[in-house]
Amino acid sequence: MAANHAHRDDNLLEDIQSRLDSLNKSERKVAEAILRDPSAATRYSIAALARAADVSEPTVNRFCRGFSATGFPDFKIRLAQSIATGTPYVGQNVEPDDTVAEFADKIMLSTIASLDKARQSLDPKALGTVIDYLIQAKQINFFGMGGSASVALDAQHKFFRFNIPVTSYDDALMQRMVAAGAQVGDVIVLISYTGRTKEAVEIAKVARANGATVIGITNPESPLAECCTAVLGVTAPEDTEVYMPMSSRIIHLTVIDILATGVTLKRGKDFLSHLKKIKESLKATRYPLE
Amino acid sequence: MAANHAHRDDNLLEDIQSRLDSLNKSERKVAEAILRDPSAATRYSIAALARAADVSEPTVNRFCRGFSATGFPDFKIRLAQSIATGTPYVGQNVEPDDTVAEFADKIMLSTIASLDKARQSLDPKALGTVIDYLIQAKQINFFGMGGSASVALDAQHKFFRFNIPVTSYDDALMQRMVAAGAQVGDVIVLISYTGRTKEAVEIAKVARANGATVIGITNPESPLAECCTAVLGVTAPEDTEVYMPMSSRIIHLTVIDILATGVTLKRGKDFLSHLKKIKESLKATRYPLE
DNA sequence: CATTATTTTTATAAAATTACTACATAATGC
DNA sequence: GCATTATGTAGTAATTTTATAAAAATAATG
Repeated sequence: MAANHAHRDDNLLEDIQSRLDSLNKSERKVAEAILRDPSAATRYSIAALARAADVSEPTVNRFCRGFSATGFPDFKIRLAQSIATGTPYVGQNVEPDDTVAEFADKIMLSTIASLDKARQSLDPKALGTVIDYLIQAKQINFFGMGGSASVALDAQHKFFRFNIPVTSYDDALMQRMVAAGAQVGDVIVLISYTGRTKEAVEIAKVARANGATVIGITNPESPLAECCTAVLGVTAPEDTEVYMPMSSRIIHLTVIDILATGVTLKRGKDFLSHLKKIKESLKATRYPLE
Repeated sequence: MAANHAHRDDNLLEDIQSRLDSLNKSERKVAEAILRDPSAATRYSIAALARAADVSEPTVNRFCRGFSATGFPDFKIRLAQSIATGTPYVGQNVEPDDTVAEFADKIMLSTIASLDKARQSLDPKALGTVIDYLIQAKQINFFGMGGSASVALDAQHKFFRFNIPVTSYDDALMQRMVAAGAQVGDVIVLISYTGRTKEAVEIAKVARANGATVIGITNPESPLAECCTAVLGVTAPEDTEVYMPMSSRIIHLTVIDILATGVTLKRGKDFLSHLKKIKESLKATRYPLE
């Protein structure tokens, strides 16, 4: 797997800004020259920047080293990244007087950020285990309540293509009934944001008591996680910000995507033709691509 | 809007990826060496990269010029920006013999990439218009079929909190009935991946004929888009890769998030207390945070 | 308070690294 | 086999870095 790009919140530009006061005369001149037009600075040579700041070249070099760069070229690279990262909204919350463009961008970026976080924290081993369970399943049931109902529905829709009996339920009563009638070989996937919904925990216990495999897509540190056969942990960020939508649904959906893909891959080629057939059968209902 | 730097969607990395086939032997070696570890490439000197790609230095230089850089240093800067822009390894498809960790990562990254693409292409003006329509709505109906059913359901769940009559339907018959009975002041949001589902197009026409506002969250170049009052365009990436899940659902969900947030913001403070009450009322059904 | 010692800051110039150009050779296609 | 394109070699130009010296600032002493 390709090595990961580590830096994310490098923000060199912000760094320069904040350290402006603690710099000496010449170095401040350099800082000011850079801040005056940061993207132009990335195109300058050390000589050009020295001229623009009215200092000598080694001063610029020392300045760069001061910001823990190995030298001027390295500094320029970091500066370029800092500018491109220049999405100042990461981590910023939606404010009541944001313009549409602003809050749309903030929501998009925070969604992206939480997906990236999930990417790093998801345990491939647990994923593998869950995929194995799903392949062996005689029947799969996706349970989600409230905001997770749509995730369960989506999962049903995706797994329906696999020719396995699959259902999804969004009300506790039906879930409890299915759990009560579950057997060895059945898989129940519980999708819950907090993992602290009482009903969900009880349903998980009932299902396990009957020998069913219970998989939780939920907060790993939660009562629900403790009574599952296997858990796919999606750490829930705090739900404090009123205006910020919860991005957990989206992470859950992506986890479903991964599971579905895993099942497809493990099932092998002959199964692929089955998938293609389904795709074909849908074409009749559509306008042609012109 | 905060002085956002002319976000030229340079995406050099994507460029390199896509032009991989049209390169000659040596230049492809360079491209592959860069794609193998792009962030490392930003730290290389031209000599180091030449060695890594097993070609000569001028070849690297020519390669850089081929991507309209003035030279190697300029190329490195652009590469650094492209990496920081947060569109990491795109275009890497899931292969049948990927490990779980590998394909999980690929799916996550491609989802992130398509979200970022959507971020850049979404039209804030259209968003604003749609938000205004939603605020004025007497009733909102979310229609989604097949894979979009879960998105519609999610939207219903979100907008339910706004105290507006809101419904969602996933079967064409019910949708058609609602459309037939629609009135001026009603808003119908049609969610469709391709925008070429015959049923959806007809339903849109019926609803508009009755004076309802029809909003499409769909492919902007589609029959459906043409008969809507307002369109939020989400350009659909090709559905050619068998193993790659469609990320459009996730983009659609995020668009719903943005719309819901927009409605909340425009509704103002007094409305906020209403939202808080709903959140409170949910706590009783949960285990405490210990 | 002036003067000198010490430290810090800054610049000059030389050394080293890095990138580029011109040209030659090899490979490819007609 | 000739024309064209592709690639590499070697030398040159450029840029950056280091070493070192001068200047400025600060502190210390008479």
